[in-house]
Amino acid sequence: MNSTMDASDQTTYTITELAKEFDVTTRAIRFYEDRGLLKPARNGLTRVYTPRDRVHLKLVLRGKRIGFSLDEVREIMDMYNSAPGEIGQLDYMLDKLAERRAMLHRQQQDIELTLKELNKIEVQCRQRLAMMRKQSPQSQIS
Amino acid sequence: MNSTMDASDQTTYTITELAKEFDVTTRAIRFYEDRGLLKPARNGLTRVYTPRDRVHLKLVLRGKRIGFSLDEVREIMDMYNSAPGEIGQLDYMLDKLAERRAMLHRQQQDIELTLKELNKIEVQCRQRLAMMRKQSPQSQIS
DNA sequence: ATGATACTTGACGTTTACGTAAACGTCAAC
DNA sequence: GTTGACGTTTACGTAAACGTCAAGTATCAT
Repeated sequence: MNSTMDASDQTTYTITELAKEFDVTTRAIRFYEDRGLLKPARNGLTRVYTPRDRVHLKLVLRGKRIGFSLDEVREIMDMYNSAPGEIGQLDYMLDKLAERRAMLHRQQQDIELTLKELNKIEVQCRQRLAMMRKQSPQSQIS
Repeated sequence: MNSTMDASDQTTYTITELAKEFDVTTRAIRFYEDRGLLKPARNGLTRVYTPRDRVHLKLVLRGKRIGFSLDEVREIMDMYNSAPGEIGQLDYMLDKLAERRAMLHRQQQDIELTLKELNKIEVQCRQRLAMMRKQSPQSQIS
């Protein structure tokens, strides 16, 4: 009655398994479902997660880490799964994609700048540490 | 009585000038001050911002764009400005710096992955658009 | 059949980051 | 002298993303 190893790929996960694997609470996972980001099957009342659901959760968490709101994450995931019939929809989608890309590029620059500054700070730190350790070789001063 | 051009660098800014330049509300700027991220001088009651204050605001907004909370931004800015006397403090600071860097590196990976997926989605979009425009050369179908 | 354990659905509480409205001061322009 | 633009504080409101009970259901071992 286990789940993570089952010969073929009829693997399924319980909510707590996923929670542990990705280090989030079950509350959070249920919340994502509430917001339309996950649609696990049910065995009676109990939620049953497929590998596909697992990937979806992964995408949600990745999106979160780079600052997307849950609504934005859902928007992106919807893009993936939708086959919109209209040309207008596709144009709109391309616009949205361009937006997102611009955001992400700016974020990359922000991160690079921040990393550089963190490096500067670290250098200063290490210099002070070296100085202090010279002046008082045993331990801390004050 | 202007502010942005003044021969030497005795430049100062009003709150609305900064608000316009960085496209945030004055409310937000005051809020950052409330949380200890800005300390503008005062002319009577009115806030007066130096170029240094402007840089601080810039850092706050950059930090926000990459997902830092205001408290985290302040922590980083405090690192820059503090000359902590104790070795323990410096060690702690180096730990924090390592943490931040790890976070940012992971974020960079997340962004790259997301960009790749956005590209995939875009390719699909364009293929569909091309197909639809062939099938019905005039405009949209339904 | 009886806990123990895991899962479920509400429902209210909390934190963060502001928005919004009230109520007032100040100074230049008309 | 009042109107309007800009500034101030104080205070309450709000959206997002969960946390935290409470109370019930299902299953499994003893």
